[in-house]
Order: sequence, then structure tokens, then C-alpha cells
Amino acid sequence: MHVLFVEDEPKIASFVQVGLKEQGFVVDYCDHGDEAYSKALENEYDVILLDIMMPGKDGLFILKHLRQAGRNTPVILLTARNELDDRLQGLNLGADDYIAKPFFVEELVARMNAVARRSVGERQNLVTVGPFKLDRLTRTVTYDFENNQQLVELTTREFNLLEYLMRSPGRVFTRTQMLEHVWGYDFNPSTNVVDVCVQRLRKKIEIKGQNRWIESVRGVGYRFRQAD
Amino acid sequence: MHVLFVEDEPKIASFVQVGLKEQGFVVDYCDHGDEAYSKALENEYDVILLDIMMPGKDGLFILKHLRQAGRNTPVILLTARNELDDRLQGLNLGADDYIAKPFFVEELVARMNAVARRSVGERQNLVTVGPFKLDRLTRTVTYDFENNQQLVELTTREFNLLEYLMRSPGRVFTRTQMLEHVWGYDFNPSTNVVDVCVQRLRKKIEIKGQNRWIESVRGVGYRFRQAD
DNA sequence: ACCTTTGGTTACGTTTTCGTAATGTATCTT
DNA sequence: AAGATACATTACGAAAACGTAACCAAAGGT
Repeated sequence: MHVLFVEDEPKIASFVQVGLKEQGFVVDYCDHGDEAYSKALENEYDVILLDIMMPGKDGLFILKHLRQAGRNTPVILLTARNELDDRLQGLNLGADDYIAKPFFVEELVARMNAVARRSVGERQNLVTVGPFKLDRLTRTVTYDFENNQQLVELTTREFNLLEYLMRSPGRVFTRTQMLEHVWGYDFNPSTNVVDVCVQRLRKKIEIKGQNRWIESVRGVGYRFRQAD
Repeated sequence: MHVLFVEDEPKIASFVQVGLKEQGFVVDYCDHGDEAYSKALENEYDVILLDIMMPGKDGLFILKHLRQAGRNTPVILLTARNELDDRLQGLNLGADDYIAKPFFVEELVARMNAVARRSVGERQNLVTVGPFKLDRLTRTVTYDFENNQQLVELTTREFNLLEYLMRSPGRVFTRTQMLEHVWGYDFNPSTNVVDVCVQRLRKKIEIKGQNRWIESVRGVGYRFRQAD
């Protein structure tokens, strides 16, 4: 899940970023209103976390113009305790929720899932495709082989990529899409990380001679094979 | 378990806080009605302890508006002996219980567990995973080795962390989640206390050469091994 | 006032991850 | 069939993550 996180207090910014990344979010961070505004317009985020008080354009300004531009990306406002008015105004301007500082990251994550759910559809903790079960809570992937569950050991990157693919079996993703949603950085345009990561995944979840689970679509990207 | 504790008499406030923390509660304290009100709305506590007589918004006001806002977090009122009317009014407004000052912290904890139980579903005092038994009442942990019970000596912090992990065996918790639930909010964002505390726990509950009970999940956090 | 325990911080060695780059193989085009 | 392009596979090394020990401050007990 790709998140834009806009916050100018460095202390809050740092621990929230850590907390979100631990949970597998791809976090795009900035501490300045102007930058935030252009990022929000240029990218398709799943959620935007918006501080209200900021240098440059403030949170409400960004929210207002985002909505005027017809973007309905879910927005959660981060407000100081005494900014009640801003909060109300924010909801009127089309914010989906707000949370008052200081907050527990876990609470924030819960709300993020809630608003994302409303817009994209339930984000289940258990994803099943064919013989594969991926469980976000235990962070395990099992492969059902002749009715017993083989545990597949994956690294974080592999797990996140697999989750991304498995959530839409049959759908083809381009390398750029995978980079944006699973890696999320300003990537070197000639990188082949995706290919390498796919290859590593295949080595762990596929049996030689059998059909591939992660199929290559020449000229486009990859897709997770749909269950028959 | 997260508790909001609202009380303006400093003397009572301090010893109740100590008592609750000893029992492993994570206590969020404030001594003023207005602050209490916004905190109660903004966070998801497991229980709220509410003094009735206070500067700012009083306890009944907070309770009333909390319920009007659709929040059914369990609330226990702390009342002076002579505030019988308030007490009755409080129960009508949706309080789950009340306790008259002065009270024993032990009594308070019992009632907290009772109301929390009602709202969340049974919260067991005995948690068993594999050969481990953790008892909240005696605050002891035993390890069953060839049918006799070895007592494991843990410090408070270690006990609370172990309890948190053991309550959801197999589930992975991030460092941030552990910090928030076991330590509370005010932590240095670059701390590695969790790692160190896990390491200390391991030293006490694991046998060298055998599988770990507390497993590391690289890039994410830790989990208590699920019994096979 | 002294000693002990607790528990957070720092520092450093070890292991793992994963991006890069180089080489090998398949598939398409002309 | 040759060349070109896209994908597969492997190896390597820097950086990140983790484990561990030692240190020290604060709290608690005697």
C-alpha cells in the first residue's frame, strides 16, 4: 500500500515512518506543503496522511485543491489537540478521518485500513490463491502440497511483492507498478530488481518442470497465475 | 491493556498510577476534563477511569458525550462517598461500574478486568502456549520440562512483553507495536530496547541449541512460536 | 547511605538482505 | 538465420538488520 505522509515535526515524522514501514507500507514522506501538493497530484496514493499546520501550503489548502481537482484519494488529517476548528473544516473539505496528536501508530494503521477499505474494498489479512495461503498477521506463506502445508520462507521484499501479486491473481503488473507499490523509491530507470526478486520468489515457490505460478508477460510485466 | 485515567487529586492519582502500572497496564493519565474528553474521543482505550468532580468538563459530561458520540468504551466512575446522586446518574448515562473513594487498587483492578471482560470477551488470567504457563494473578511464568514445572523469574518489563507476545502466538508484532503496548508512548524513536528485552527474555526461557520460542522476523519484528 | 535490581543506551561483531551488474537463454523481427 | 530485444540466472559486495555484552542511571529496598 502506497502512502503519502506529510508532517513537519521531525520527531513524529520519524517514528511514524518507521512504524508504517514495519507494517509493510510504502511511505513517501515530505515535510513541506508545496512539495506535498505536487506529489499528491502526480501520484496515485492509496492514502494520504496530512498534517494541518505546516510551512508552505497548509494541510487544508492541499486537501481543498486536491478535491477541487477531482481527486478522491482517502485523506486522514493529523491535527494538534487544540485545532478543533481545523478538524471540522477538514471534514467539510472532504477529509475521510482525522487523528489527534499524539497518537499510537497502531491506531493510525487501523484508521488507514478503514478508509482504504471503504474506497478500494476489504483488505483481508488472509490471501488465498490456488494452493497458496498468505497470512499478514503471522507473516507466513504456506503451500498446500498433497494436503499438508509446506511453509515457504520469504524475505520482507519477497513477501511484499508476493502479496501485491497475489491480491490480484491473473492481473498483469508492469515493472513500474511493482516498483511504485512494493519498492516505492525514485528508482534507477535501468534497474532489474523486479526481475531478480521475481526470480528469487520463483525459486522458493515453484517446482521445476511444473507450470509457473508467476508468469512473465513479454513486453509488459508479470502476473500471478489464476487458480483454475 | 490501555487505560485512560482521569483524576485531579494528585495524591490519589499517583498511587493509583503506580498500582496500575505494576499490574502491567499502560496508563494514560490526565487531571483535567477538557484534555480527558478529547483523549477519550481520539483513542481506543480498553477502559476509562473517570473522576466525577474535576476542573474543566466534569466526569459526567465526558461520559454523556462519549456515549452520544457512539463510543462504548467501558467506563468506571471514581466517586466520593457522598456523591450518590452522581453515581446513579452516571450509571444511567452509560457507565459500566463505579467505585467509591477511597478504594484499594486491587478492588479497582478487579472491576477493570470485569468490565473489560464483558466488552471484549473473556480475558483469561492464564495464558498457555506450548510448555509455558503465564499467570496474570500471581504474575508468574512456568516452563514445563519433562512434567515438572520450572519457575521462570522475570522482571516486570519482561513479563509484560512476554504476556503481550504469548496472547497471540504465531502473530508477528512490529517493534513499534510492542513499544506502544508494553512501554507506552514516550519512547526514543531510535531505541533498541525491544531487541534487548527480547534477548533477555530469550536467555531466560530458551535452551541453547533448541528452536527459539521467540522468533525474529527480519525487517518486521518478533513473534512467539506457535505450538505445533 | 549503601547495595541491588531493573532496564535503557551504546557499541561492535555477525548474519542476512537485496540491488547491481555481468552473462546466459529464449523469443521475436526482418 | 542473424540480430535484436526481453527475460533468466548467477555472483558479489555494501548496507541493513540482528544478537550480544558491557555500561550506567534511576528506582527500590534495607
